[in-house]
Amino acid sequence: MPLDELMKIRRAKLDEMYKQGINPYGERFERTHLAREIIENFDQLAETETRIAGRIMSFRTHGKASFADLADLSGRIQLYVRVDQLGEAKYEQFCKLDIGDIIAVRGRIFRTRRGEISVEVHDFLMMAKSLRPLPDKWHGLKDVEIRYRQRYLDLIVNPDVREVFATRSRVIHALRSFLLEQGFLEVETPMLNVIAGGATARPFVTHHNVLDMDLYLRIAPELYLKRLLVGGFEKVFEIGKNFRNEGVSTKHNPEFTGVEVYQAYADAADMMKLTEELVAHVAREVVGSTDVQFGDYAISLAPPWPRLPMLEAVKQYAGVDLSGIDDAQARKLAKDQGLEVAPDASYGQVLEEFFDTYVEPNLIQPIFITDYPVEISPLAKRKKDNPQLTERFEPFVVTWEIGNGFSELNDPIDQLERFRKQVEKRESGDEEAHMMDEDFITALEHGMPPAGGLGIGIDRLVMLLTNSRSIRDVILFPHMRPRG
RNA sequence: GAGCCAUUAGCUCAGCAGGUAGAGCACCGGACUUUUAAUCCGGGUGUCCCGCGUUCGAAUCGCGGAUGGCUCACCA
Repeated sequence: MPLDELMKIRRAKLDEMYKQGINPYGERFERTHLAREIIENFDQLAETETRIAGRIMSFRTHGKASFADLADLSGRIQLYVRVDQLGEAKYEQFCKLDIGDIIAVRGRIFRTRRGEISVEVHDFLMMAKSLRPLPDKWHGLKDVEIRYRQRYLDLIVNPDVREVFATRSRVIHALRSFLLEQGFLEVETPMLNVIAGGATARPFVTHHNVLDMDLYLRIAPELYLKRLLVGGFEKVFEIGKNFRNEGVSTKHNPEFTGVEVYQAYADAADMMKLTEELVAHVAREVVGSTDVQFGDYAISLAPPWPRLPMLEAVKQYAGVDLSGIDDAQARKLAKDQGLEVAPDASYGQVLEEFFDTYVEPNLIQPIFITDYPVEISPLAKRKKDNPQLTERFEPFVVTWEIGNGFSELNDPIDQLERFRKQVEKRESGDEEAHMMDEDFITALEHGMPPAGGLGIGIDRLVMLLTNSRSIRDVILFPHMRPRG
């Protein structure tokens, strides 16, 4: 039946309600129980009176007695209605209800002959009339486009989806309380930036009308958080959105949620420890174990995770030793292996290319890759024994990079030099290279304590803990093009 | 941004040697006072994603477009 006809029928029922003096859009209702509470505590609650509310999910009418399923946030419970309890008029009203209507019920808790815990309806009130049909009660909603665009339908009809987002909430809660307990201070820094820094990514541009100036949506909070280290906040973190004007994929949404953590007088090694403890803590709190199943993989998140220097990893997986060579030699090795790199690619970029191609696809169990080349790590402290490399690490699980951390560069002169290199790249067309942030240099010139910093991609962490293959399945309203 | 695939009733899906569209659920009417994917009887149905073309005839074939999915590229 076409949608407009289905809607007409419901509109007619709505009009009928008004005619009978019923308000189809009800008000405050005090519930005594949730569906799940009734089911879990049936032994104590049997034969008592309850007040519940929720959405009607299905009907089974039997003439003078009928059944319906009512769903609230906790789950579903069966309603039982009989004409000799409700009276003819009210019973008729009940039978005219539609799947999707939201009602409040007063009734008696009992168990049916078939053993189903139910509520015998003694009275009910309209909370909201539904004017549109719900998706199929048995098959649910499968059309992914509708699931994302009209997420509320997905949530009504597919209970496991609701569970994923409840888990997401618990992940963020666990993460936040873990950091707070360790004495970190939660802060908020600007999303509207004059300079988009702290990561290599293309930013979104927006415009401030009154000031008549373009602003960037932040790509990372890093440079603000480090200004706070200068200011004397020695342990800070921020949970929030970052915006990157780049491709959309199963692992990338234009806006995504991250946590960044900074700790004065710590270093990369401390942050690795913090990372593995934090992730293990979250897993324990949220799924009850550090063992999680992701697709075909049984993943153990229990610390400690192995540490593997990037050069070692490339030697191990690609069989190529890139240590102690210059840019030209590196490019030649890449060419020999059939890897495509830019004609002016630096040593660090070549190393990264080797890593991405040969190593990354193999990193299933959690591991820290360490010692990233300086050219691709403009904010990280150099290694004492090898200035080509930095004290930087990235945690990997199921082949995904789930974070990034390092010993923070606190030398303003080196930082300025690194920014200049980035600006050169920018001027030669690399839109992802850093912009010059003189104000940040000024901050460093006042003295920033040595510190460890860490960023974790929360969406990917949630994907891991909910066995979700697409980032869109862990973001309530993922980015979509407007419908044609 | 490129390649491949998908789009048919409110939902889930059939139909595709080209002959003008079907099922289940939902919906409407009827029977039924403990059912649970309730059952039984009866009923209605659509811009077959959009446009252009080929053809006597297009849901079906061709071209262009839209949206989505997957893979690749950039990245977290």
